[in-house]
Amino acid sequence: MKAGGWEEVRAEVLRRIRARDWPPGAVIPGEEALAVEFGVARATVNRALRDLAGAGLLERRRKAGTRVALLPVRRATLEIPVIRQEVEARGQQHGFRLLARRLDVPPVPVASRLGCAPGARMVYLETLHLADGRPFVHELRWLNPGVLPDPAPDFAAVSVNEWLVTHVAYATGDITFAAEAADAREAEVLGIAAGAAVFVTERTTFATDAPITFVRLVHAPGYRLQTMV
Amino acid sequence: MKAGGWEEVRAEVLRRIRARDWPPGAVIPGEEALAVEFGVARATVNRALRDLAGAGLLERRRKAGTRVALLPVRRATLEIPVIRQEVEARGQQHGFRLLARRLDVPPVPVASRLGCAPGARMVYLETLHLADGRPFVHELRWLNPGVLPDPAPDFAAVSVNEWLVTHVAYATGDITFAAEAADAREAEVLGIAAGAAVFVTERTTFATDAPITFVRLVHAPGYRLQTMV
DNA sequence: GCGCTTAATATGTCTATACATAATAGCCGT
DNA sequence: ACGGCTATTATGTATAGACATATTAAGCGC
Repeated sequence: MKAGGWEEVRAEVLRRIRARDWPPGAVIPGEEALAVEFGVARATVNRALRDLAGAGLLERRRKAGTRVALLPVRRATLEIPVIRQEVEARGQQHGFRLLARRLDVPPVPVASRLGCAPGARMVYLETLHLADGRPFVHELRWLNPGVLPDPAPDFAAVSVNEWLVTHVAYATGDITFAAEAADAREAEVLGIAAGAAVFVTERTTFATDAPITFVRLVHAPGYRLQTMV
Repeated sequence: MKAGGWEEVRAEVLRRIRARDWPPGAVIPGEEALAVEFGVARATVNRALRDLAGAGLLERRRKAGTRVALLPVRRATLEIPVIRQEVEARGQQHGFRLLARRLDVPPVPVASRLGCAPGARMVYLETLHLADGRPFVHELRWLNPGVLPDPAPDFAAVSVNEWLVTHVAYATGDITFAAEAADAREAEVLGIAAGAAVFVTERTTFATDAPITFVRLVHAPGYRLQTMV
């Protein structure tokens, strides 16, 4: 073991974890010690260990040291592109139709997930995204009117989806994926049989202080979410 | 704008992107210039910009400089725990039953995804995972026999799932998620109606040289994959 | 033994400097 | 104009040294 590069250090540490030289739960040598052993600077070891911690293979705490995770939790990064981009990446042409746009009181589950006052009115938007003219995704969205500028954007020209990611900052959010049976409306809009298995994505996003939006995406059958590790 | 910390630099750069001081597609000032402006070392700016690039908001190329991504691609990190852990995290008790274990020739789609010779035999394993005694996930797996040690592990005692993550190194892999209608066998094993919408995860993993395993996880209805951003 | 304060320690981060590397832009000969 | 070589340049990474911070472990009074 010799010449540097934090990736080499990472590779060697990874090898030792896999080889069980350092079994799960064990505390591994400190950065200083490893730096001496590998003949690199401490910062280089730090970079390597931080990376492995980020991947879920190590757990690090100040003073307590670095230990091998008991059960390695694999972390994969998911890319969440704008829908237009997703369609175009498949070599198809994107289009969309704004089906509804009104001010309304969101149903209780949505209001509670967004943490907004019961009875408060929000912007309701319903969009159907098309790939080569065929239904691709049914988008149902509740939007905090506070984030819209005074001359409100024309969501018939630019999809809400796209307008939001390029114009609104957000701090946190959560996403859930599930398989559901399409209800009557979704089936009709997407042109499929009611009860068919559909892939559903639900996202809630917040700014530091206020809720921004809740969106439910119902994908046409055949949709696959894919990622590499 | 003053005192340091790469997170402060990141926050300010993020603000400028959002405020469109630096519009999408624009090249932003070099690290050196930003370091001077913020009164920090170049390494600190580098850390901040690398982080934003990792989040998909910036695109960086040597010599060409750093530019704001045209369409920001959101990146979320998914945690892929071992099934036992997943069940226990819900406060339920994990159990499993090994339904089948034999040496067999995988069907063509599986063989081609794993890139192994047609006609080559692999270990076929079928497992039903239980949460509090009720069906949770149906696991169907094709495993390269080459990765098993000579006295093969007892997969009736330790689930394949768990044995693999703790004993086998892997280099790359891919994961897909989809919604499907349960077929007859899956429905029977999971105790649900045939045709019900189920959440399906398929994973293929490879070592540097050889394929390791292909696994198909069919989750009982109600399953949700969740992540925070 | 128990609770509080204090010292020790591993990781987290910053700085300044240096060299490596990739990719562009300019130059040059034909 | 064109193709290919070279210089330039922004990012990528490494290093040694320093200080910050979170936590644990030790020490102390009761």
